[in-house]
Formats: sequence, structure tokens, C-alpha cells
Amino acid sequence: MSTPGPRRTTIKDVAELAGVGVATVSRVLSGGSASAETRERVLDAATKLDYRPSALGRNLRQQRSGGVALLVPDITDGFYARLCDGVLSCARSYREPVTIGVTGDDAEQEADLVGGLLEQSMDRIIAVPTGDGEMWASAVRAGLNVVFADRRVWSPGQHARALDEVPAVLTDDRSGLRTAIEYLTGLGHRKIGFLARQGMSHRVAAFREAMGDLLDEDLVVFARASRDSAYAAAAGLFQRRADLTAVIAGGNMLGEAAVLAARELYVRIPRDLSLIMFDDVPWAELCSPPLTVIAQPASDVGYRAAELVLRHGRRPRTVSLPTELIVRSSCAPRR
Amino acid sequence: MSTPGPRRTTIKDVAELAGVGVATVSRVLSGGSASAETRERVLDAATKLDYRPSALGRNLRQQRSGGVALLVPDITDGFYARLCDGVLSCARSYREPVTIGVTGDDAEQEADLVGGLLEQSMDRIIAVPTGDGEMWASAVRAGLNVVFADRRVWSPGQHARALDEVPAVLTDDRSGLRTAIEYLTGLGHRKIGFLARQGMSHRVAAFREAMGDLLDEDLVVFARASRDSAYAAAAGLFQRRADLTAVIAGGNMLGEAAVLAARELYVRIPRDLSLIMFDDVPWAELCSPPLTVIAQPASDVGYRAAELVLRHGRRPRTVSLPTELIVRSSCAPRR
DNA sequence: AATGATGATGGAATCGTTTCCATGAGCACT
DNA sequence: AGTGCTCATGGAAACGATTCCATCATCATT
Repeated sequence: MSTPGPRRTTIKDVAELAGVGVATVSRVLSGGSASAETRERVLDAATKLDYRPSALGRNLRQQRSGGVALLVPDITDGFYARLCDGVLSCARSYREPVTIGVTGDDAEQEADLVGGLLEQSMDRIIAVPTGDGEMWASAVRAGLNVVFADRRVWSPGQHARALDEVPAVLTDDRSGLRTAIEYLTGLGHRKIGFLARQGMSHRVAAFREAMGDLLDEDLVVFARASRDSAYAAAAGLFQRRADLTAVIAGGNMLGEAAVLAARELYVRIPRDLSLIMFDDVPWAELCSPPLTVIAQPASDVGYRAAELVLRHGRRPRTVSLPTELIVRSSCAPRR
Repeated sequence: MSTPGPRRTTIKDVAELAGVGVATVSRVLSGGSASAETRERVLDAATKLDYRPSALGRNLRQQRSGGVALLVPDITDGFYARLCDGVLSCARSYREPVTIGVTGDDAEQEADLVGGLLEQSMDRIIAVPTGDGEMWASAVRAGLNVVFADRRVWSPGQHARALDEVPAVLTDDRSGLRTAIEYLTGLGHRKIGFLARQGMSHRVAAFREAMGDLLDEDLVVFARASRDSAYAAAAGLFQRRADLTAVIAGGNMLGEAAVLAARELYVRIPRDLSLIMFDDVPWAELCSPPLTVIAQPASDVGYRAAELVLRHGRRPRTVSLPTELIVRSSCAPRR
């Protein structure tokens, strides 16, 4: 059943046709030194035979498979989809294939995935990490070339060293949140809630910091990765605290849940509750009312991360990309 | 700079520790025959050394790299994101890595991507194809194991043979459209438009067929892959044909564009225009009014496609998954 | 003219696995 | 006891590239 087909043309065939040794062919094709005449003969032979070097042979020899791995919590989330798109688009210009894995924000799955990557001798990886500092530290010790995107791993104590070396491409949540909260307080809001998902500890920390004296710990709630959990968290918060007048959703799935929960509970936006959502997705504008958001350059995050991991230059420092508050109609003055 | 690190443990190390030959180790680990005692010794040694077979060596030997490739037009489109998710989730259970490429609905990029895959000796690929029958035919002739998802390639003449062999996992657009159109005509609509994107010829064909006598060729418009183009197409149609009373958007990006264009042009949905959108995305419910949609099991499409390409069983036939009309509030009787 | 330096070149080793084949042991049957 | 069979087993040959190293030619310098 399988194609017995004609053997694929190897470097040996090219060498034979060109009347040179395989070493010479390899050198010519990878830009080494060779006489002009030889170079031409080799190139001729290669095109004549339509020779494509086998990545397999190369990889084995060099003890590393090409390409980049990309680990995201959920590819279905518009933010991560755009991040992937950025990575993909940068990787294409380097002609590097991208292997994608979904962690589901679960440390165990993440470790599994990384294990599989190691087995494949993948040595470059872009990850939106999920917590386990131990695992990541051991991965970089194992020689893995890691770049974090969107968030970095919380480095508790001993791993700090290894992990602080890891470059990351982040969004400037801190300033985004500060702007958003200033905007809300400017509208008179004092009781401001935060809808988070596990793995958003950095964002929650930034929220706490930006809230300062206004912070009410009871108003920050966590959801698990699923849509249902997000809905439950939002609905729970809205019911529990009738004094809530504004809420910030830590991501687009949380924002979606907030809109849904509000509608279900007859909480009117923005009349009864002001809402700001992290991440500007296309539907934010279609929503009624159109949602005020903190826009993040998701695609750029991916692109830059890919650049960091693909460019062989010197170790670059972590970079933080700006966010922007886009005011639409989901916030109103406190009544 | 690079980690000189301790050499990774190879099959040879295991063989040595177990006091057997490498061939035996290989056999034991891949389920070949061996005496109980030897098996135990080998397994012991393997766990003691924490041995992980190198995918590189295996791949070179077997002349094929493991894993699956997945080609989608746009990973940013919620439908394809869910499709990817389905593929990923099936592939994980087989412990196979997935390499994703974005074609942008462009035949040239698609061909490029496939070329790269060939170079990597990837021999299994799931694709949402973009047109060029010639290319796909030659790919399957080259021994590539192809499964089409969401749509198949239009097989013109000579390639028909090779391409009809290729299994595909599709959604039952035909019946979805028939239901939708019956619903609309039931509401009294006669002038029904269709918003398509290039690459949706199958869906357009189904629309034409289902419309029968009602078909007005001037009411089906095509957009290119971008959001802007989708908007332009929708706005253009709405302005050009004031007699239009209902429209079906061929995908969620088209639907989004339709909602936006309608709002911009003060066309009220559903009062002035009824709208049905292909693909049920989370925001369809958040939209105002909530959109009536033709739901597609995107994730299942991906999952099934992955099953087809990963399961080594006998060649399966093309399968078509059911769609469902979900009535919300974006359609009203013709006034 | 002898020596050294430079540069192009090809043979062979190497990467880690799977798989072909030969070997030898154990056993049953004549 | 000899023959034939079935098994477990290990050595060695692939797979296709890169790269070390030795070889040789060419040319400049003393």
C-alpha cells in the first residue's frame, strides 16, 4: 500500500552528478568556502535534481531538531490565538516550523508537553508558563532555550537565578491597570472588583498595587480555566456584593462571562455596573454596550518572543509592551 | 556559551548496563519479543538511567519524522482556532506533536508550507486546503498522508482520481443552509444575500443550490481574507441593494463585518435586515441582537480529522458532521 | 630551489535509532 | 544420536546530513 516510490535524492546524488565529494556539496549549500567553478557545478546539479536537504539527517547530526515549540494555555482564547499568529508569522520568515501545545493552564500537562519536546530534541521554546518554577528551572538547566510570553514564572527562592536569566515578552499590565483604575475612580467608583483566572497572579498583583487603599480583597475572585468557571465566578461576585459598582475582567473570557452574568442577573451595564475588560477583541465593539477595554498587542508579543528565540544574537533583556485603554461605552459615572 | 552538559543517555548506555545488545533493548522497548528475564533487566536499566529514546535517531532510521502538520487559513478565526484545538486534543492522546501553519487562504503560501513539511519528512498532514488541486495531487503522489478538514479541494478533471482518495471531514453545509433558507423564506424573505470569502466555493455552491429559483447572483458577494475586505463586501452589498431583506454570512468574520456594516449604515437588525451567520461563536450570544447562527462542530471536525490521519487502520471514507440552526434574535418576518 | 602558508577538496567518522541476518541454544521428533 | 524447528540474541548495516582532518595544489617568500 505504501508508496515504494523512487528514493528521494540525497546529497550523495548531487555530489556524484557534480563530480565532487559530499563534503563539498554540504559546504557549498551551507555557505562555506569553495571555488567559484565548483560552487556553480554543485548548484547546477542541485537544481537539476531538485535536491532538498533532509532535515532528518541534519537534525541527527546536529543533535537538535529545528523549529520552535509554542506552549499556550488555550488556543481558543482570542488573545492566545493572536499571540500564536504573531509567533507563526515571525517563524515563517525564518522558515522554521512551529509546534504548538496547549497546556490548559495545568502544570502537569505543561510538564508532559515539555517532556515530549525534550524527546524531540526541540531546544527552543516559547511558553506562556503555568506555575511550576521547579520544572522550568530544570528545563533551562537541560539546555532548553526558553522565552516566556505574556507572563513569566513566579520565581520562588532557589530557582530565581536560572529563571531570571530567561527573557520574557510581557505586556505592561501594571500601567494598563493603573490607567483603568484612575479612569474608574475618576468616574466616582470606589468598590472595584477584579475577575481573574488562575495563572494571572501577576495581573492580580498589579491590580492590588494599583488599587492601594481602595483594595477590598473580597472583591477579587478567581476562576478556573473553563468558561463555566468564569461564569460562576462573575455571577457569584455580582450576587455576593451588591455594593460593587465597577469590575475589571482579567481577560476576554472573563469579560464575556461578566457580560453574560450581568445580563442573566439583570445587572445593567453601565448603569448598574461599569465594566472594563483586558484585551481588545473584535466582538468588544459589537457587544451592547460596546466594551471599554485595555488593549494588548497580542500579536506583537508573539512576534517579539519569536524573534528573541530565533535570533542568535546576544541574550536580550526582558521587554514589556505598552497597553492602551480604549474607552467605549461600558463605564458610567457612579450613581 | 552552550551547555557542554553531560551527554544524553543513549540506547547504548542502557544496553551496557543491562548487559545485552542494543538490538535487544530496541526490541524490548518497542514491544518486540524477548525473554521475561531480559525484558526485566532492560526495563530496569532504562528506568534507572531515565532513558528517553531520541526521536531524532528513530526518525532518521524510519525515514519519517513523527507528528502531524496542520494547515489552516487563519488561526485568529475562532472557527479554525477550535478546529486546531480538536486536532491538538486528539494528537495529545497519541503523544504526537502538532506543527501548525497558516496559509492565509493563499495558494502560494500553502505550497510553500507544504514544501517545508516535505523537507522535514512530515508525512501526515491535516489541511483546510486553498484551491490548488495540482499541488495537492502531487503532494499525495509524493507519499504524503493527507486529510482535508472543513473543505476539500475542488478536483478539476485529471487530478480527480488522486484527490478523491483523500479523506475529508466536513460539516454538512448543504443541510445547514437548506434549513436556514427554509427558515428565512418561512419568514417571508425572498431577496436573500450571501457573504462569502474566497475559498468558500463549496458553501456558495450549496447556497446556490438551496436557493433554487430564488437565487439572485448579484446578491452573493466575495471578500478576501482580511477583516477590511469583509467589511467592504458587506457594506457594499447593503448599499447597492436596498431591496435586500436577509443575508447569510458564510463565516464568523463575515458575520462580524455584517453587524458592523449594518450599524454603520443605520441598517437595523433584524428590523431592516435579517442575519444568519455560519458558525456559533461565544460572542454571537453577546451581540445585540443575539445572532441566529448555523452552528458547526469545529472542534469535532479537528478531532475526527486527527483520528483519521493518526489511526493506521484502513482508509476511511469522507465524513460529514451535522450542523444545527440555533435561532436567536437576528431574524424577523419581512415587513 | 627549498620552504612555508594558504585554500580547496574529499574520505571517513559521527549522531541514535531500527532492522536485517547470522549464530547458537533448546527442544521435539524420528 | 541425529535432524530440523523455533526462539532469543547481538553484531553490523543502514538512514542523510555535517564536520574533522589529511591531502594536495598553488603561490609567495627567503
